[in-house]
Amino acid sequence: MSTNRIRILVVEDALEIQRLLRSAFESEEFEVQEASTLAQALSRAATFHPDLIVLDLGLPDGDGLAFIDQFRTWSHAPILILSARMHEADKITALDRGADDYLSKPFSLGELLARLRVQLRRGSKTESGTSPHLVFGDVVIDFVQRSVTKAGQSVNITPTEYRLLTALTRIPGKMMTQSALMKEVWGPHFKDSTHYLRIYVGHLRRKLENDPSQPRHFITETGVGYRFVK
Amino acid sequence: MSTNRIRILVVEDALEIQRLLRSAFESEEFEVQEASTLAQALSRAATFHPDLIVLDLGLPDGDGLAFIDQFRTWSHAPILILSARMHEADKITALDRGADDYLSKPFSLGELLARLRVQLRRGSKTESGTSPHLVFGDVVIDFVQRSVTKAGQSVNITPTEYRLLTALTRIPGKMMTQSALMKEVWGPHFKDSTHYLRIYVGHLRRKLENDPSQPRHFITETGVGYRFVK
DNA sequence: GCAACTTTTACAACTTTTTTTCAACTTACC
DNA sequence: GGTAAGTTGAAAAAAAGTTGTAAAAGTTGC
Repeated sequence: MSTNRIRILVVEDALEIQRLLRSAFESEEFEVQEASTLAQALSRAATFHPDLIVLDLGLPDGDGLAFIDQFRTWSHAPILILSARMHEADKITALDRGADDYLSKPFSLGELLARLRVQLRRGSKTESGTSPHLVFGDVVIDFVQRSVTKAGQSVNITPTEYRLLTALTRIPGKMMTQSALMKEVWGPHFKDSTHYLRIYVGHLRRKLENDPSQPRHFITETGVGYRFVK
Repeated sequence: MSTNRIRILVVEDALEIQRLLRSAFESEEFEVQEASTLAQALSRAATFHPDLIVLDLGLPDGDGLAFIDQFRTWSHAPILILSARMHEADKITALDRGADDYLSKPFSLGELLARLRVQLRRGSKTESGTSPHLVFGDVVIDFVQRSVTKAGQSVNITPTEYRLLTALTRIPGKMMTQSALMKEVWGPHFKDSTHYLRIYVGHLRRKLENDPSQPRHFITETGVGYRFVK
């Protein structure tokens, strides 16, 4: 697990195409691995955990369809077929067996990349790894899912509390003046009703601090404002 | 229950192709509607709630790309492009704008149906899990069959309830705002009739929660929306 | 015309926000 | 170090807003 880059497994026995794809994928910042036989493809897939597979149907040691069958028993990662077979029946069989897209050779690289993006964009929406989490103590905030958990338990955050939490934590360590927070959370008209702030910072501390009377993350700067620290 | 057939909207101005597609889709037991202009397509899409759209890019009153842009603001239903344009650049643009597949005319009907099945089964893939079912508690949802069981007993889900269930469960744990749910389930111009939501979330809870008054899976976030958790 | 489904209506229950009150703490000056 | 002025925190009541449920009315498909 060097990085969390997108991983692509290319199953293809023609060397020129392997090279072409590798250079195209690497300039897109994908992590690439190759396999040129059915047996190799299955073992690589098992260890590499690709996010997407580009599969040539014509492998030397067997039919690419067999790979689809095997692979689909344990993964739903998209499979994009790349094949010299032009017949309609081949396409239909492959798609119905579990492939997600089918391109005939010779193919255009631009189209291949576009179809690959189509497959990847649906995976990335559900992938939890892509949403940026803010972590401090035993609290985890997921701004994409709009969820907050403390010690694994989900914590209910009201709309006003959530706006304040967002404003305070946007830049960890930065001092936020009371009037800046008021303007952002309640609107410019309320900038002097700073007692709201005390009440709602109190709520956040009660919900998220281990000892709300000794806050370690939502720090008061008397006379000025509040500071969030991880 | 029988009204729960898969719905397909065909956006196409050539009458012969409209007829060809209608007869092909109807023999697959799909429910079909047609539109032959951009304006018609948008209003039909809003009221018909299609599960999939077959879209010809060359419409008399505007570019099919404009349809994609509009439609994608409120629905995730797959769009399959059918186009006389052969150029690579057209394909890439359409796919990157939000289309899910692209077939050039003249097309083979068998391939079109196979690609359509690929798109429809994708709706069933929930997260990265390998099962085509979504399971939580003693409830099992089969998105391919469009059936729901609780404790082994089959549960009747109406079409509206099913669309809401799909929208809510697409990304488990994610907060779905009321207006996003309204747009996806009832259509873009119902975004403020949020009381429908309360009634239908109530239905889902009564049918699927063990204790509907203490929901554990369909969670209310007061003032914001609802969240599905497994 | 019947059955199933969706929309409308009405009201009760509940949650969140605002207001009020008072105690505790901080700071600065004598 | 003590005290007063200013600032902050906690609790709880009041007000405003939101949600849940039931049931009647309207629609649609068979």
